[in-house]
Amino acid sequence: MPPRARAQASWPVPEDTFADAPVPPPGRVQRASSRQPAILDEAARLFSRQGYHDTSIRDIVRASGMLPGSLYCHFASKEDLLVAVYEEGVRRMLEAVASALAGASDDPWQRLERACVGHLEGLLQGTPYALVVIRVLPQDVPAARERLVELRDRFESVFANLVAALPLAAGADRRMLRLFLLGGLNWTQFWYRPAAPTRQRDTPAEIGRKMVSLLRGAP
Amino acid sequence: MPPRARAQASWPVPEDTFADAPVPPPGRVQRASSRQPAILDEAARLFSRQGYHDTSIRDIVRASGMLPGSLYCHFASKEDLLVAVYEEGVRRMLEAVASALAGASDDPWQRLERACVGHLEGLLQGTPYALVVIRVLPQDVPAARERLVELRDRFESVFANLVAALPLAAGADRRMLRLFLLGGLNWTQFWYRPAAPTRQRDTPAEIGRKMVSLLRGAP
Amino acid sequence: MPPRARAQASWPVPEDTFADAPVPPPGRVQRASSRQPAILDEAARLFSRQGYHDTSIRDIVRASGMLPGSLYCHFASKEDLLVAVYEEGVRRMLEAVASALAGASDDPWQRLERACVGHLEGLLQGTPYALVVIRVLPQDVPAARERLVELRDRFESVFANLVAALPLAAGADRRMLRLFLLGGLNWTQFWYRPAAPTRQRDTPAEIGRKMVSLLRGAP
Amino acid sequence: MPPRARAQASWPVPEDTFADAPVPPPGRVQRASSRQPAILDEAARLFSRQGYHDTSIRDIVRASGMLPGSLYCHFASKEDLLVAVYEEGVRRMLEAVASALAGASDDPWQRLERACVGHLEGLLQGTPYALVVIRVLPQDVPAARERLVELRDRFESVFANLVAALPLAAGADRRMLRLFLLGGLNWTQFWYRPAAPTRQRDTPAEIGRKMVSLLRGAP
DNA sequence: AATGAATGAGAGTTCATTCAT
DNA sequence: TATGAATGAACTCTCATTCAT
Repeated sequence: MPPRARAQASWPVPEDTFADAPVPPPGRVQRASSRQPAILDEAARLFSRQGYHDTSIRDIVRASGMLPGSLYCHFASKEDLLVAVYEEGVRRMLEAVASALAGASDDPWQRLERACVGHLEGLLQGTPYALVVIRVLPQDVPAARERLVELRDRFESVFANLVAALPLAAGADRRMLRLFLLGGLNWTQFWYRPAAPTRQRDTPAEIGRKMVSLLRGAP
Repeated sequence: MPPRARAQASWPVPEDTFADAPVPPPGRVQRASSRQPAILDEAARLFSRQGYHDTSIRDIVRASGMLPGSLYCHFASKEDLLVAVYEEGVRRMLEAVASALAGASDDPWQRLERACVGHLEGLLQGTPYALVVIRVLPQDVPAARERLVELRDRFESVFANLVAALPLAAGADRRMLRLFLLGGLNWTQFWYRPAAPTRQRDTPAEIGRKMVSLLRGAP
Repeated sequence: MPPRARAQASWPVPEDTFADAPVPPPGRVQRASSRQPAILDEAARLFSRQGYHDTSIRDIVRASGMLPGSLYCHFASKEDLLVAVYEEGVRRMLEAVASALAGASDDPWQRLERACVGHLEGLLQGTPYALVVIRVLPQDVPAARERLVELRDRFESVFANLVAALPLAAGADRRMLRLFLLGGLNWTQFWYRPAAPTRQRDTPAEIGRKMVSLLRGAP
Repeated sequence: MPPRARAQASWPVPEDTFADAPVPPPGRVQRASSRQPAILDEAARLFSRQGYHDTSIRDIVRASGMLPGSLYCHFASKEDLLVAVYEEGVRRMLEAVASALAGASDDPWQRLERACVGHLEGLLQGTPYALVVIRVLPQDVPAARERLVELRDRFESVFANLVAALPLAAGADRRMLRLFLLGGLNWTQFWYRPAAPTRQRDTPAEIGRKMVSLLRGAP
């Protein structure tokens, strides 16, 4: 991050949005003949559908035609596997938001809206990885809790930056706004159902726009 | 609920708030010598702390000095036990909101705020029962999912009524507002930490007021 | 143990032999219909033959027609099962020595010889319980090591008392004599093979007599 | 061993001590770049500390930075590895006794004492190889039992010769004396703890001297 | 209402070993 | 000589549940 003059800005300039959450490298090196990615994919799929506890190692490897023990060539434990899925999930979520922000204007509200739309689209329509991050709560897996919390925080810091940039009245509780917004966004997984494709209401994009608009208080 | 004239009201009058969610009777009859309440209490305590899957029947009965098999004199299955805790949890949540609304003015925003404050106080400071309803997701227990969803809906309908009463612009998406609000409220369990008692910020009451105020858009 | 005058005795009187190792009560209460004793017997049999690590829970319960999980109604873990076998083994060893000493003269060397004979007979010809105590070394099962060592010590203290009673020259290293003797006795398990019954040589009794006689140095 | 005149000797002359146990060649040829010795060392270290069953192939190769499969370039199986350690252990034990006997007088009791001291010093203070031979029992590894027994016997035959040379009364049970002595010596591993260096009691040398002196019955 | 024993299925994990590269 | 992936079997243990007493 090159040091630049931004004295005049009353809020952090857009480029700082990901200051605390750099998109991590693409993760584990993938050796050509490894079935590791397949395992990871299947784990993400099942964790997002059935949760962590209702998914067994045997379930996960079945899709690859492997045996339970073989999983341990790639992951030291079921918890480590979850962490790996989480890592990939956060990576994709950050990517989704980043690409939603690409080419956005400098208007903070519009940037926030784009980020929310990007996030929701990734969450509700994208790969299961992102869903795992929202659905499997750190407290559900005590042994991995700290690592999961850290990963979640890395994602949330993006929104902290976006909210910090909003032109709010002095004394506004930006932290509460952020927590409220993220709660609303993340809770969608529990009620969102893909609607008929022609319907314009309640697409992830529409949900994101409406939530930001509710916070903005604009007519 | 007797039908009454309310023609002039542009939104449902307060008395209808609980139209779809009558406060249920105090639940199962308590026999003097029964250890059933103790079991229920312990289950609520553990489910709210460790979640459903990490709590075993053994854990639950241990507090009563019973043996695992004995639980089945009171509940047909672990799922039924969860449902019973859920029922009691919803009952208490409804009660908390009802008593928060008692003596409230007719102002819909103020009523909504009071309900949110009551809900959050019950959730974050009250008995573990309410926490179970928010923390244990219906999808975590497929076999009981429908019953749990129904119980949750019964509670949410209160907020549906309160939101329906808000004087919003025509065309406002009241459903989205409700889902957003409930998401924000329920998500608090994941980040709320009891603060130092003297601190005014971030008490459940303060959180509730701020969230409603953010939605209201009023300064 | 009533306080008695024994001022004149130059060594502890026989009654003190078990001072530090009272025969423990018969152990766990046996409920009529329980298969627990059968499990314990089978565990002792297999541990003494195959050792601890080469004996699986499945092996043990198979003899009772039970399933592996059922064992855990009676013992919390495989290690606890071993400790229970150990306890019974030590109990029987103490009993064997005690009954060998019953009616013995007051001559310390004769008493020691009788104890050795009793011990060896119990070890080499008796139930497998005693053999487990000698064969399964505490260090083989780190998680149970301390408890096993304590049980062994309880048994060895009997010999400490018997050795303490020997009329040895001043300055004799009684501790070394005891450790040497116990080493010799316990090592028999590794070379002893039941001989033809008519043969007088190398019965456990003969082995015990010879070892004590070697130590005594008398012709 | 060339036949030589020893008609006058009433017991085998010292030169025959190793008659049945020639010091074997230094074992496997060491190729310069081979990691085989490192594997063997680590195996000896771990087997002597944790026993055979609690030591995994993974544990052993870890020290060399290798992977489990690589071990099989050097040893056909875990049991073969144990046998190799045993072989080296016996070789070192024989060497220790041989060098203890070098320059000894012809007095059979003194020779026995020297051998015991040499054996105990090798066992309790030396490399882990010797300890493995004593600690890992042949019966612990059924598949390798016969080979292990044979190696042990090779070592014990040295003591058989030394005992055969003792000037004992006619009819003395030399076999029992030998078994007793070896039991006492080998059992030390279970109770010996390195003492403070200044203390003269209970050094391996002192233990060896005392045990032999106990058997000798001399004042 | 409660017990204690047992079930039966399945959990996560370990481990010696194999083998194509 | 060494690797990395995979095997296959076995491991100890957990758990919700049943049932005769």
